[in-house]
Amino acid sequence: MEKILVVEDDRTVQNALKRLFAANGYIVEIARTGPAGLESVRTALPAAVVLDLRLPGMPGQDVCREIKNAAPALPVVVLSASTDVVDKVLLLEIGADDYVTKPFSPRELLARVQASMRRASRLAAAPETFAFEDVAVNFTNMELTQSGKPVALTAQEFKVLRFLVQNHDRVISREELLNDVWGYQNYPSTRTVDNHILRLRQKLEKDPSHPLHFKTVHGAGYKFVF
Amino acid sequence: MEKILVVEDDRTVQNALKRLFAANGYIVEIARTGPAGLESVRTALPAAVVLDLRLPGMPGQDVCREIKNAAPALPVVVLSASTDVVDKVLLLEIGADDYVTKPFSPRELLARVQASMRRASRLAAAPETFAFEDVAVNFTNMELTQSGKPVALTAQEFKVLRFLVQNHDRVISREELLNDVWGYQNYPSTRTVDNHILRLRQKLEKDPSHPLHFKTVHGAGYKFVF
DNA sequence: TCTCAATTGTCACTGAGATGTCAACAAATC
DNA sequence: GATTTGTTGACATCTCAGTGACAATTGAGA
Repeated sequence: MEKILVVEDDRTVQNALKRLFAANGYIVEIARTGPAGLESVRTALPAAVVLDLRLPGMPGQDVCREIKNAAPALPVVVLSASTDVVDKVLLLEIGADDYVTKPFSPRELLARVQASMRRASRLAAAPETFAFEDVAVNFTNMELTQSGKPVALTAQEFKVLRFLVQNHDRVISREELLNDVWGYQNYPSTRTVDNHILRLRQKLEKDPSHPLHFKTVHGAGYKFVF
Repeated sequence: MEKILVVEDDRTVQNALKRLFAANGYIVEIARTGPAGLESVRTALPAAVVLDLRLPGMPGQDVCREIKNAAPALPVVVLSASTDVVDKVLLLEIGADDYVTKPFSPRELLARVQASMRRASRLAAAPETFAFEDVAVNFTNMELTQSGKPVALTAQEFKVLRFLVQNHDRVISREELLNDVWGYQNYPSTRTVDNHILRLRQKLEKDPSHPLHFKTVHGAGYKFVF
């Protein structure tokens, strides 16, 4: 049973979030101030944090930085008022994993929190190297060789490959790939996914027009097999 | 006995819905305003909500959001006037599961409410693998083998098979299949269902003309047994 | 048992939608 | 500012779901 820490001073929002997460099988921990939130991160060991940027006393940005400082792998989803300027650079800088603007749809928040937890748990259990056919990948230093010869992949190509490898044999829809590889900040069209698959095929398949590893599942998505 | 909450201020529509659902074996709970509806969600614990978007006082959209806030798994079917712009994005945003435009056919409304309830109850447990006779299916990988040999199914065939498997031993009408497998976006003719059953039989039955698993129930629909 | 209407089985065809592919453009990086 | 990378749009290609026609079957009533 996973625990979610909500750092929020408004009672109404507090209760709404408590109900939302509790109804979906999570244990909810509430903190009303930044320092209390930091304390809870240490003591309650949550699986994710939902953090309101508008907090009395300590600014939410600083709270986020401190959390990421103490637990870099812990996903933090930020709540910001729609009147606030949503500054992607700021979010990146303070280390937030995702954000939702108020008024938010509970489903959306839930989806983003769950997605960020999935990303985090995958990162934790991610193998650092992988090999199939004559290809050897090292995700840590982002190096890939085929028959011993180095092949250059871009950062995005590595991300896609990593996700496919981690979910080998499973059919992945384009939407799932976009959600988990690209995240919610920038959400390109599904055509983009096709292109990245195309490039992986061109670089790694013996015969790109008859792929052995990067399979198309018509009407459903893609599947990596090895 | 399942309970359906109707949030609607117009007496005429109220009574019509009450009769419709009562005649089909449901208990009907009526609320005339948004806040009353929210209260009923908490106290009456309905299995589904039929919500008119045009309500006095609180806008229906907000009511829907609040309901989904309090009970994310509770299916909500929205009624909207035909003059309203039916905005799918809006519906998604407020978390509605389905919608019907006024004037609506009682049968259609009933079908959609029932379909959304079935979806909700099925969300809990959906097995990822299944086996019968010498056939083994994996719905995650979208792979199927018969006597160890792989058999290719299309995405749609997988969907139909999955639904039949999940409802094994039950007679499924063509309408029910169309509602649950095809959804309400595109609603083809019942002939289409026959065709998919035909293809499943041709691919999976030893003798397609004497099916052992995909049974026809004359005058009623189909039934999957194993 | 026979007849007949309704239901279902079956097949080939087709158009909509899904995917592959490339080139041009935009954005990021150096 | 040059180069690399990511994304989009356009177009070609392909797949398959859906349709309609007709045959076969079923079941009710004569």
